[in-house]
Amino acid sequence: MNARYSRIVDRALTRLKLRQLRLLVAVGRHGNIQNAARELGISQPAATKMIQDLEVDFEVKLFNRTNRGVIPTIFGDTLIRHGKLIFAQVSSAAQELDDLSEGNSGRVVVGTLLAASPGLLPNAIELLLTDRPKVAIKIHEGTNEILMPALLSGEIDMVVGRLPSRRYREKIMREKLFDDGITAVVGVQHPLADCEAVTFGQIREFGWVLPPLETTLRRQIDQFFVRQQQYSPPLAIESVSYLANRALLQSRDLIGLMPSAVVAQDIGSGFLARLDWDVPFGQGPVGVSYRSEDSLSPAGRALLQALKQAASSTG
Amino acid sequence: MNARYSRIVDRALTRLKLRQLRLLVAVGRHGNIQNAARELGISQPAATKMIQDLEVDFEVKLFNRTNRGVIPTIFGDTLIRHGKLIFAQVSSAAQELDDLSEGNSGRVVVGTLLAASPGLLPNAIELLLTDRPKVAIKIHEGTNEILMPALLSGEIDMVVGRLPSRRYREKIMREKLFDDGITAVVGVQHPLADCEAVTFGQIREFGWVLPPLETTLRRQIDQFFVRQQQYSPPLAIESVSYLANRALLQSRDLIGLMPSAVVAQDIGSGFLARLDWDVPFGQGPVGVSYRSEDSLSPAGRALLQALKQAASSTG
DNA sequence: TTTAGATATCGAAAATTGGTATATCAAAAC
DNA sequence: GTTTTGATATACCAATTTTCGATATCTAAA
Repeated sequence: MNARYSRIVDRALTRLKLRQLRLLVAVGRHGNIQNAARELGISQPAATKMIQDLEVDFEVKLFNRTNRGVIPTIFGDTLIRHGKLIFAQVSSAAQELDDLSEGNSGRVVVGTLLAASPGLLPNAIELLLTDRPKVAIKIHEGTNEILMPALLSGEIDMVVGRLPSRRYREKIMREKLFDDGITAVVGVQHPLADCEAVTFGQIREFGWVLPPLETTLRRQIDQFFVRQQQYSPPLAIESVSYLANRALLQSRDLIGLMPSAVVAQDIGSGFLARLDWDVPFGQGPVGVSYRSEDSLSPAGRALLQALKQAASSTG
Repeated sequence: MNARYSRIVDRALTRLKLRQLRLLVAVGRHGNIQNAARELGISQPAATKMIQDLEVDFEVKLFNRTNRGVIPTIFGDTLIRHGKLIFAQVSSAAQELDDLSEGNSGRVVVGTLLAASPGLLPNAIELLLTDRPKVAIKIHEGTNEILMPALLSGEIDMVVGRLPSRRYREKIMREKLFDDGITAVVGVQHPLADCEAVTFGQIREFGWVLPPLETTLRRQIDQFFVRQQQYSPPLAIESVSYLANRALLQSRDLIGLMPSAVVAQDIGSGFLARLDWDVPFGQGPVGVSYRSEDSLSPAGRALLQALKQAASSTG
C-alpha cells in the first residue's frame, strides 16, 4: 500500500468538510477566491485559509495564485471534479432520506382483518397514494391468529381491523379508530328484507352465514345463541370470504352477521339489505395494531395517519 | 422544489464533515457507539454528540438506542449506505491525486528538435514509461521558431533539443543536459567514407545536405563557409527531414552535417559513415526548455527527471 | 432487586473557524 | 518608470465547535 495515499485518505476522512469542497468548487467556477467567498457568505481570508487547509491535507497545490485570481492546477481540476461527484452523492443521500421521511417511497406491509378490508383500508390507501404516489403497499388478509404473530415477527408492519379482545403482548400498540357494530344482512329477495322491527323469533328459522370459529365475533355470536334458550341454527355456513358470503345471501334466504363497515357499501348500493334487527352484541373497536411508533417506516407512519383520517371522515 | 430537501442539502454542504460519516459507518458496523468511538480514537460522548448532530442536520432519527447498543433505522441504513459511497468517492479522489503527484498518470506534451529526436527523447520516454506506465505523452517535432511560441502559450510543456543561442524570454527556464557536436556524415559508398584525416580541401567539391536556414546550426555553417574564402557549395540540399537526408546521403555522394546525437545510431549500424573531419563549429548545448518548475505537471517533472537521467547515462 | 452494559448529559478545556485590519504582490494604467 | 488597482496572504482576536472526563440514566439480564 502506498503510504502517502493512505495518509491522505485518512486525513480526508478525519478532517475534510463538505464546506471546504463547496468553496473549492466555487473557487474553480469563479477562478477567483474573493468572489467565491462572497458567494458563500464568508470573508476572503477565511476562504483563503480553507483552500490552504485543503492543500495541506491533500499535500498538493490546488491553485496557482496570481494577482488577477487563481488558476486551478491539474490537482485542483481533479479535486474539483471529484468534489462535484461527492456533492451529487450527498444530494442523492439527502434526496433519499427526504423521500423516506415524506413517505414518498419505502414500503409498508399491512395486515387486514375483514372489518377493515372493504372500507377503512382501501380509503386509507387511497388517501396515502394521493399524497405519496410512490409508496409500495403490501396487504395480507387474514385473522388475528395469523396476522398477530406476523406483526410480532416484523413480517408485517401493522394490522388493521377489529381489535382483538385480548392483547397479544404488551409491546403491541393498539389504537382505536372507530367503534363498529355488527349488522345483520340478507339478500334483497329475502322475506324479511323489507320488514321493520324484526325480532329474534322471526329470524330463528333461517339459516346463517357466520364468521369462522376462531374469530372474536363468532365467539360472541355463539354466546348469544346460547343465551337464546340454547338456540341452534338450522344452517350455519362458516366463511371468511366476503364475496362468497354475499353470493350466498343473494341466492339463498340466509341471514348474515357481519361488521357494519363491511356491508355498508353493498347495502347502500342495493346488493344486500339490512335486516332491521339490532344485533345485541359485537359492538367493538376497530383500529390498528403496530409494534411501536419507532418501528414504523415513514411510509408506515403515513399509512397510520391516513387510517386515522379515513376513520374520522367515514366513521 | 422541496424546501426540506433543499434545507438538508444546504446544511449538509455547510456543516457535514467526513469525520461524522466515518463514525456513522463505524457505528453501523459495530451496532454500538462505544466500540465505534474506541475504533476511531475518540470518546463515547463525542461520538454520541456527532451522531446526534447528524440526526439534527438531516432531520431524521438514524438509530434506535437500546441499552445493548444502537440499531440503525431505515434512515440510518440509508445514510450509512450513502456514506460508504461517499467514502469511495473520496478515496478515488485521493487515489487520483496521488497518481498525479507520483506522475503515474497525467499527460505531458513535449516538443522536440532534431537533436533530441533520435536518442535523448526516446531514451527518456523509455525510462519514464518503465517507472510510470500510465503517463500520456504527446510529441511535437519542429524547429524553435515553431516550438518556442507553443511553449510560451502553454500548448506544450517543454522543448528538448539544441538550446537556442538567444533566449526567447526571461520566463523560459533552460537546462543543459549535455554538449553535442556536429558530425559530418556520408553514405557508406562515398569516396571519402574510409579516408582518414579528411581536409576541407577534399570536401569542397562535394554537395551538401544542410539544415534549413532558420536554424542556429545553419547560420553557423554559413558563417564557416564565408570564412573559407567565401566557399559556395556546388550543391546544397536543405532539409529538416532526417529520413530524407539519410536516403540522399545513401544514394548520392553528398556530405551531411548533423548533430552528432542524431546520426550516432545510423553510423553505429553502418547505414551511414562518419566523415573523419572535425567539424569546427556547431558545438553546443543540448537541453530542455520549460516555463517554470511550477508550471510542470508531475508527469512533466517526471519526464524532466528522465531526460536528465538519459543524458547522464548516454551523454 | 441488583448488576452490567449500554447511551445521554453536563461543564470546562482545547481546537477550530471566521472576521477585521493589514501586508504583499504583480499586472495594468499612467 | 511610477502609481494604481485588484487580487491573495498573514496576524491577531473573538466566537464557535469539538472533545473529554465525570456522571446520570436507562433497561435487559442475572
